[in-house]
This record gives sequence, structure tokens and C-alpha cells, in this order.
Amino acid sequence: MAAPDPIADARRNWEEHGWADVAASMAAITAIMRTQQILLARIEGALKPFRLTFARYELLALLSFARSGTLPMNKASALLQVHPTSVTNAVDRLESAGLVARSPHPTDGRTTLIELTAEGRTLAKSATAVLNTDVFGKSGFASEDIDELIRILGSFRRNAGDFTDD
Amino acid sequence: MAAPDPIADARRNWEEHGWADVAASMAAITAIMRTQQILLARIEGALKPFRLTFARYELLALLSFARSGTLPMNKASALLQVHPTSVTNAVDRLESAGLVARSPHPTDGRTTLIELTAEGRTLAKSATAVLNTDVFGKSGFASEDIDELIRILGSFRRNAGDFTDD
DNA sequence: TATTGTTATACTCTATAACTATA
DNA sequence: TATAGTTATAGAGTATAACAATA
Repeated sequence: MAAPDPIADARRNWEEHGWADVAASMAAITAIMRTQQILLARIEGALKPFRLTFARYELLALLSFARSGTLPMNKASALLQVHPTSVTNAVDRLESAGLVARSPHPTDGRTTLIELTAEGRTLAKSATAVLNTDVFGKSGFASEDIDELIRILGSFRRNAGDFTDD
Repeated sequence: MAAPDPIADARRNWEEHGWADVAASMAAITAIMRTQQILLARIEGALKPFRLTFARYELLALLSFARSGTLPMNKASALLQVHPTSVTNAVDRLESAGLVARSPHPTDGRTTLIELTAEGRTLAKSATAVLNTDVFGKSGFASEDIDELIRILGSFRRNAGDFTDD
């Protein structure tokens, strides 16, 4: 019943097949992919009772932290780093569910504003509470590792151009 | 032009809105999600010239490390931790591309074996070389951080039940 | 009865291209 | 000309349910 770590196996394979110099990096990246998969499953599970996917929750959460509860479509696209059509898609569905509403920009006739409805704000708050309690509060990361993890991934993301400040 | 770290911003938001106890964990998990997104884009970019997606590459790589170059469908499903229909889907497409072939299991009439073709083996080797050189070899992780990252994620994955050995 | 795999179907998210409207 | 957003269309991965064949 003992299941060996498939990533450690892969690393050994890499080392034995002439890729020893990148084997550790491969193992780290593969572990990132797998960890993301596990976490995403937990997140989607926690959001399911709210009929929210992760992509839609992210948009809702983004709006709930915008002081005005309102954002232009293109701003949301840039902040979430997704394609404009993905935002259109997500807003369509959130709008059908009554969680957000579209409204015209007061001065620029080209842009559309997304606005949280009261229902959307309430749902965002509830979903966030469940995520915080059931997922983030029980992540399974050793608490003494978390800051180190944030530091390592932050360094990676800065190298990748994800942000420039500190 | 300076772009602040959106994850650090989110962490501050969490701390100011009554979730200080899970803010660090939230930031770590969000960073994992974002890091995976960046890495996946690089991987898919490197695989594009081979007309391979990551899911299909993973199956090809798995087969190329099986000593016989052959695996039952259900074994592949278990090792890749994906739904059986996802394997059927991937094999359908890889088979159309001439990279794998299905064959009946010699003794169990229920099971289907997936087998690398010569072309599939060659392509897997080329794609792996490009991934190793262009993605794993230039990951952007500080080399002194990689072992620590592997350790932290390994601990998480063990807690999550991803494996039981060491 | 249980297991293996396929099919049909559906639903995500994502992306390209063509288009309208506005700046 | 450039920008913002939508539409249509397509492709990816994933999942459930029903089914056939085999153990």
C-alpha cells in the first residue's frame, strides 16, 4: 500500500538519462504543477456550493476589493491576466446569476463597467469565508515553511516579470 | 511603470479585513497558482512546435520511461492521476498523430495497451530535450532555493496523500 | 458482480478572427 | 488609427452516465 513519490522517481530517471543538470529543476517544476492541481481541486470543491468556479470567484473577489465595487472590463482583464474574451465569458455568466451587472462608462463610451450587485457582494463574502476557513486555514503547509515558500515564489515571479516593485 | 506585486496587495487586504490568521497561507497558495500559470505557458510554448499539449506530452513521456514502452490504459490513468476518459481522449489524438498505438492485452481481454510508436519515441525524446534546455534549464528559480522548494512541496504533497513512501 | 474501456454528452476555460462602436 | 468590447467559432481538458465486453 506504500506509494512511492512519482516525482522523486522522475528525478532519478532524469539523472540516469543524461539530464542530471536539470533534474532538480524539473522535479521542482513538476511539484509545482502537482501542488497546484491538488489546491485547485480543493478550491473548486469549496466553491461548488456557491455555484462558482475559481475563475468566476477571482473576478468577484477582485470587484469586492475595488473600493467602488466597480471595474472596467479591460482593467479586470489586465489584473487577472486573462484574455478579454475570458472576462466577457465570466461576466456573462455572473450577470446571468445576478451577481454582477454591466453599466456604461460615464465618460468613455467604449468601455463597460462591471459592478457587483448586493447579492454578488454577499456571495463573495460567504465564499471567501469558506475558502479562508476550509482551504487556506488547512493548507497542509508547515507554518514555518510558508514565509520561505512565499519568498522563493516571489523571487521567481519577479524574475518572470510578474511585478517590478517589492 | 513599476508594477506592485498583486499577491502582496491581496495579503494586505486579507490582513486588514479580519483574515490575518490565514493571510500568509492565502498568499502562498495564490503564488503557487500564479507560478503554475507562468510555468505552464512556458511549457506549452516549448511543446507547440511538436504539436503536443502538456497533457499529451505527459502521457508520451510516461510511456517512454516504461521499460517496455507499453502501459495499460488504467495504469496510465492512475499514474497521471487523471480521469480514464481523459486518457481515452489523449490516446485518441496521439493515435491519430501516429505517436502511439492501441493493442489488446495478451491475457486480459478487457484491458487495452498503449504503445509508443517509433515516431512517438523520437518525438518524445526531442520534446524532452527542448523542455529540459528551454524550460527546466532556465527556470528562474535561484539554484540554492530549488532543494528547499522541493522539500516544502514534498511535505505538502505527503500531507495531501500524494504518496506515502519517502 | 466487478472491472476495463468507450461513447455520448456536457461544461469548463481559453483563444483567434471578424465586427461594431467610440476615441 | 487605435482602443474596447462582443460575437462566432474552435479547441483544449475534464467529468458523468450509460453501455459493451470481459474477468
